[in-house]
Amino acid sequence: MSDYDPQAIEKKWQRRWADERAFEATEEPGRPKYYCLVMFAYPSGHAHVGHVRNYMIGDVIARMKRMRGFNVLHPFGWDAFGLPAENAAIKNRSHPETWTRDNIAHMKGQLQRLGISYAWERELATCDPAYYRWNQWLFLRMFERGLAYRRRSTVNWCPDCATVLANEQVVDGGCWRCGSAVEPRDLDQWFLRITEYADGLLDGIERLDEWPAKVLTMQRNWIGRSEGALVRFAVEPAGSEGSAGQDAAAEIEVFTTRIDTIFGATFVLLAPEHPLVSRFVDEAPDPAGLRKQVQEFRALDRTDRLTGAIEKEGFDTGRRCINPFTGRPVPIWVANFVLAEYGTGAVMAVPAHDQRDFEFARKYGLPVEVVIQPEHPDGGEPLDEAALDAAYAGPGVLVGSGEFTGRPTARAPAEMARAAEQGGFGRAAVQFRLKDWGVSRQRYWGTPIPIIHCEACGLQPVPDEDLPVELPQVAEFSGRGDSPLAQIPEFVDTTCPSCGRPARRETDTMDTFVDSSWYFYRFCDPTNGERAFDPGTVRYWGPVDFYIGGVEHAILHLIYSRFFCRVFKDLGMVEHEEPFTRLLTQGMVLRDGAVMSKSKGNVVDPDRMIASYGADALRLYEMFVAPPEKEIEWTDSGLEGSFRFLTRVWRLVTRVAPGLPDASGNGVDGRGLDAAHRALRRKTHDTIRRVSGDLDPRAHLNTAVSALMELVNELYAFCEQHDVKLGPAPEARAAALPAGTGAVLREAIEALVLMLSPFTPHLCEELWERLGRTGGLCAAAWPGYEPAVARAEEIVVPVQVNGKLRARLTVPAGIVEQDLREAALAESAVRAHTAGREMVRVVVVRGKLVNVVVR
RNA sequence: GCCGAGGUGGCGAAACUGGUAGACGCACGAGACUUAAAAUCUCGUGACCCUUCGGGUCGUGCGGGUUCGAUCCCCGCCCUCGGCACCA
Repeated sequence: MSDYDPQAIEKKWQRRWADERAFEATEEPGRPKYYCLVMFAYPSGHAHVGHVRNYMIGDVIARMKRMRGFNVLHPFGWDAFGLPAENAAIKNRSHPETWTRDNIAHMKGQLQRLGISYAWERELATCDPAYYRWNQWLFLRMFERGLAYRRRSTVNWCPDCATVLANEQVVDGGCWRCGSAVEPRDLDQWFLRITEYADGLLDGIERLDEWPAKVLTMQRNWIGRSEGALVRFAVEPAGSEGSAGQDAAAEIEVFTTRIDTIFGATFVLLAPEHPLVSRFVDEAPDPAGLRKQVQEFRALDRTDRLTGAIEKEGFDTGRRCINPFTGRPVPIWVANFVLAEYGTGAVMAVPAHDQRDFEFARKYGLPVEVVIQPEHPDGGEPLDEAALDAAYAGPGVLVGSGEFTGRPTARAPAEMARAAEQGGFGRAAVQFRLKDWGVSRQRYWGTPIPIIHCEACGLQPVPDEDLPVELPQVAEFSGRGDSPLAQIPEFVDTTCPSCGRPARRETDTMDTFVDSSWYFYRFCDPTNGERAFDPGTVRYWGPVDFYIGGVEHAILHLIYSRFFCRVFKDLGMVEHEEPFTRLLTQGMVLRDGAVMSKSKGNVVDPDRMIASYGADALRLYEMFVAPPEKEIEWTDSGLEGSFRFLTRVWRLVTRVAPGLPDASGNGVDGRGLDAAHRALRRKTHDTIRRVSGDLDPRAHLNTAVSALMELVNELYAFCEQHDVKLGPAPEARAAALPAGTGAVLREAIEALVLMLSPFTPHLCEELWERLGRTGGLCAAAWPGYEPAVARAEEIVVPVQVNGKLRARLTVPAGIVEQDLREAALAESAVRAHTAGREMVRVVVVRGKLVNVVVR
């Protein structure tokens, strides 16, 4: 039986760390800082072992960096606004704040029982007015700069959550949170002009070389930059068939990435929502009939329209416009597959060279004109519009394209865009998939938008000195769809800050992603009552050196934060361009192949695991089982294995170490030691080398643990060999050991305890204390190693014949090439495989291997 | 379709710069201790074959290539996962 009692040890050290405020961080100019941050938590109720995996990763890094002499900032807080709190309040007839604060208290307890080294005095919650007033402050700065604006728009409406969703929050046409089908709704909404920074956000990706490729790809896709041209087609007046007149007021601007195909644009397509459509319909001979068609298109399921799961359909408006390159009129159609929200909501259709346009043209009998011929080096048949059964979208040479005929498709677009610009009917242009960020939410539990609506003065910002606009107390949550704040006259009714007359407050609250887009700066200066944060403080701590969180935030949170960082930079409050230098997206913890969730009933409660095995075993298991970025399948036996290892460590240290000679300082002197002792020293120093590199910079936490396991195995073998019994009365036994043995053991054991401590801090603090060390591991330095000792004296060199392993040679590490070669050739196994054959060459890689090549 | 990451024992995984494939752990098997069990400690454990210690052949998704030597580099495929997608 082991007397390793994790519960008692953990309680003891958690209390001591709290009493000593061991992880408080204070600025120390001149001392290197390290800002290690795990994405703060949504206080949903209970953390499960999947949630806590990333907190543990952050803790290992933070503790290790602290030991390596860095001034480490490792804070924690709560992303406390949001819908679940409000829904819970409706259900329980309570206040969202009650639910939120209760959950925070519970989860904080869970995290503290894991012994995570947070600077708890910096804890913040976004639902605190002292925090969200700075959301409001920042919103006003953005309003002043035109970065926050209001417009009527069709928004994504989630009927179940009864609120608007940002584009980023619509997943496969459904609500990211509840999955309900999203509906279109026309509302006046607040937007943040993230598109202003689209190019910068895209360019910045190139410099994020410590981010996972996956996340960068996702962001690139999301921003969706595409280069092309805008071209204006002048609309012919109604009923001008055959006449030369043009309606100067009406133009259709299209965006195209293939201006090189414009001579083949045989018609133009408008989205049903395009502003000109209703006008064309009104002016048509049969307005009723066309109007009905438009209605049908607009009524199509929005999800299906966006995912392309519908049949391509359209109708002729009866109007025509002039292709500015050919001067020829082309018909204007309305098509259900043209998206109003991308580009200009209008496209030129080139059926010969775009598959969608091709299908549409064939369906409605519209003309197809080939204007690109592929270059067949072997002289294939030229494309012919009558025989075409699919669009040709590949490269080639322009044909039938006026002055541009003969140009290759690689060069033509730039030239033709220039021609359009010179002609005054177009220009080269870039379009983004990224849209402005809709931040209005018709909800209570969020940051009130600090704007006042005055009939006379229009939109008026709440003066800075009146911030924060606090959330009013609401007696009861009804769950009705409209904004709860709109139903509270005391909140709504106010006076205009400009003219003093009665006015109404904005009743929308902000998307909670606003809260989380800058909290990492607030952690640097969490109690500042004068400003969001002191720029000097952020100059010291920022940017975040190591950011850890789930890949589900790859787009939303991580792109918004990068946006806010740039806004703060433009406000002169930060100096860096990117908020997170290094990003690690940790893998999820699955159970029975599925993500843990209450509804699936497969949740593993960390407190239950702590009760059985202790927090240290839980921590170690989650770090050891796989690299941090991989998802893992929870197994109880794996956790037991980690517990078993800690028991081995405990027994080894408590039964061997007490009474061993002090090996601090430069460690032991290698002289006079026999080979076995020197081998253990080598293992110790080599383990320090490996673990140090695995943790920093590689963050391969799993292999760091396995290296430490090897060291423990070696220590057990050494004790066995040297008759060091792991029984009771360690002091007496230690005293009886030869001095060299004791010193080598102590050096190994101290290194082990130090290096294991970021993973299992409670156990290691206890062992450190029992080793007679004072001051605690928080103050201890990471062990160093001597390369000369870490290097093996003897190495095993594989000997191959024609690349196949035939023998292993144990030779001195410093062996010269000639000796190694001779030793290899002298091996009987080598001779057996080379006998009677011609030796072509012998490859000798110093210290690595010998390969004998024979024919 | 475009972009990205992957594919290694029964399982989770290692192999850091082209150099002994499978470290470390789980599971399993054998032994020691024990009246017994648990715990602990030791040993074994990729597949196939010849077998006497021992040795041989194959083996990192598939097919080629480069190289003395390839899990790693190149070419062509297959599959899995993630993102974007009627984006003009």
